[in-house]
Amino acid sequence: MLSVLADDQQRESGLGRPGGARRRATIHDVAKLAGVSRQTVSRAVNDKCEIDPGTKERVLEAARLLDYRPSRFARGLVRKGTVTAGLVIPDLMNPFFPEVAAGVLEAAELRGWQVVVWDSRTDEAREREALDVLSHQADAVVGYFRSPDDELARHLGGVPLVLLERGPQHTRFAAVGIDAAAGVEQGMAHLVRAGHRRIGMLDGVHGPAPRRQAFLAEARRHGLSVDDGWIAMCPEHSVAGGEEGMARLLDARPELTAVFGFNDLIAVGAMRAARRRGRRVPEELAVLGFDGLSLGELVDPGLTTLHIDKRRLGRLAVEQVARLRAGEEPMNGTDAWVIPELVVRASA
Amino acid sequence: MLSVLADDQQRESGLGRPGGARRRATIHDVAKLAGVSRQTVSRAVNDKCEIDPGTKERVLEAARLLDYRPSRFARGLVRKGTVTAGLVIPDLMNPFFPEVAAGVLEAAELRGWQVVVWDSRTDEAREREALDVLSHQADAVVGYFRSPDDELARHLGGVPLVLLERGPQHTRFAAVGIDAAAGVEQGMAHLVRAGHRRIGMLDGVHGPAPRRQAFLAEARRHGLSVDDGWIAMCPEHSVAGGEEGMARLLDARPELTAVFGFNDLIAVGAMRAARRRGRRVPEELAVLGFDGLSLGELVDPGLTTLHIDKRRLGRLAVEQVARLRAGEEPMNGTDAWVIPELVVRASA
DNA sequence: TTGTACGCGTTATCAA
DNA sequence: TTGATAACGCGTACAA
Repeated sequence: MLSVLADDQQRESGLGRPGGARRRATIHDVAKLAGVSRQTVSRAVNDKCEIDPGTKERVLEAARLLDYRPSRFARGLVRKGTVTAGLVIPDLMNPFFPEVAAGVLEAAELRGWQVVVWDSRTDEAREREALDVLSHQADAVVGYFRSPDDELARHLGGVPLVLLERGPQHTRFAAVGIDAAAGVEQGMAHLVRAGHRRIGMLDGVHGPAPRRQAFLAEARRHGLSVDDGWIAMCPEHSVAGGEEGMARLLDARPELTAVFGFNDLIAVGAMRAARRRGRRVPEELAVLGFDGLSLGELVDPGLTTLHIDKRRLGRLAVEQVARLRAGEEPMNGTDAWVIPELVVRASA
Repeated sequence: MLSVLADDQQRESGLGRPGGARRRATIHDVAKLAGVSRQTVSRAVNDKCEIDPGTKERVLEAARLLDYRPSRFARGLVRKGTVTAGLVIPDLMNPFFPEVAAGVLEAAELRGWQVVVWDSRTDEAREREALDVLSHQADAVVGYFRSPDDELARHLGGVPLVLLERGPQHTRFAAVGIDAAAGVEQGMAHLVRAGHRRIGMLDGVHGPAPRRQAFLAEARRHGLSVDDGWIAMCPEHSVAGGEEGMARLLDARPELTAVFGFNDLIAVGAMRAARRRGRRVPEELAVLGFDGLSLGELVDPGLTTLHIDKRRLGRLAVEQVARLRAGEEPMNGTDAWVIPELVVRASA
């Protein structure tokens, strides 16, 4: 008891020190000021009923005076149940990802979870930093990662991870993804149906390989004489990246009549680059996107694209996390896959 | 490799236990299993040097077996310094806000802070819920709020708050904002310079009033015979909302030759609605936006707009939080204001 | 190199 | 209605 008092007096003197940021008040400080026990303070602050209205008011007044706020750590220690998920997003400027994030936030809120967000900017080093932090501060992580499984595991320290847009064959972690093959199939069928035979693709660097592979497979299936030479890499998944890739593709394959974009931003860039070179869209060059951003309705001509339910993707990811946490088997196959849906507008 | 297998098997067997979810392993459990003291476990897990490599390996193996992860609460309790900020965003589908969020995330990361994000969907009830949670789980909150100061304070419980886009005259909290008047002044000058006299405005519901007020003030200053009747409300801050508002405005004021949008999304909606009514943009109707979304470069004609440095807005907000936390006076006036900059494209 | 003992801030249990 | 005491899980002097 005495030692506690001495301790407090020491604190007090530290408090008065001018210029230094002073220590945050604890429940103990409030108790002392109000002349009650810590327990009573706890009751007052947490709105318990077993407390005299008068003392409660006195305690709250003291708390206000000291700017007291309960420590979330001490509270979390004793009250189980606060769940925090980490969300790692590669590019907040691409409207695709905020929409996925919205799905994650929505599902997390429904479960009473919190979400701390990191922007990795498609940088592997930043991915690792994010994991280093989140593995300590979050109960689970979901996000987009380029790093291989082993690298992820190394920075994960056993925290459950749900990968976005990685097929189960490409990772040993739980994942939710997009059925790229189904999407590309619809898209290619649409182009071929319209009479196109000389179809190129604008691939994204560090993008999931399935889209490229599906493109080549579909081209073969339709008997097109299309190979790697018909695929141009875009340096980034943006409109500018699409413009750059398209310029290169048009140089390499001027006979091109249609182009399949890795995503909508790239496709929009392709439209712009094509037009800058004097090619009319869609009359002289058809452009097909992938994502279904609302941006696609706004450009002229409207972008034909494979629409993805991005919010659902986010919600599914949260559901996977929940399964992992419950010790259940994560969803697999089509349950964890979102199927793209062709939306035909004017561009193709 | 072997250890991973063992780990999985352990999970499997734990799964079979009919009792349900078992308690998470603590440092104590690991110590017991490894036959050492908790202290040694701590050293092994935290990579301290004063430990024998052999015992360290044994401890880590035990930790892996039990799927042990240190409690972030217990850790936070003893190791001070983890700062968590709450970020409340009204609409993740509007590209404006992800960009602000990117600025917040960027600045927060630089300081080693984490950010937990909430999507309030411009709903006051959801704002309050967000505050109720964040006031317990975050060390400070920044965000967009429609609720009045008193309401915010009630749900804040003393947590520092930084308001986004509220002038200091409209709140007693710290804030960072946009100099709407300066923006509107540039925009109106541009339109008047181009010969427009019959200028309307598409205002957003629950949007900051300054834009509307500045619009009316500038109209007066330029001697335009423009009043409230020239302002149409958009039911939401989206393209669709802009279309709806524009339709109403054209009904009310068919003689309109230019329109000022509350934001870029609304302006784009206005362009679409105008064209649907057979008005060519910009020849028969000039359209001016506010925000400077990259979307504006993509539409046709390109959107003339008042560009805002959204990332900077986010960074400033974090800086305000830092000042609040340090007990300093928050920035005030122009230091905490972002000034819009006119970007002329084809639409006006 | 390893272990003991204590403190971190809060809530829960039980006794007064 | 109130208060003493014991967890909660972890880090860290300090002692062994």
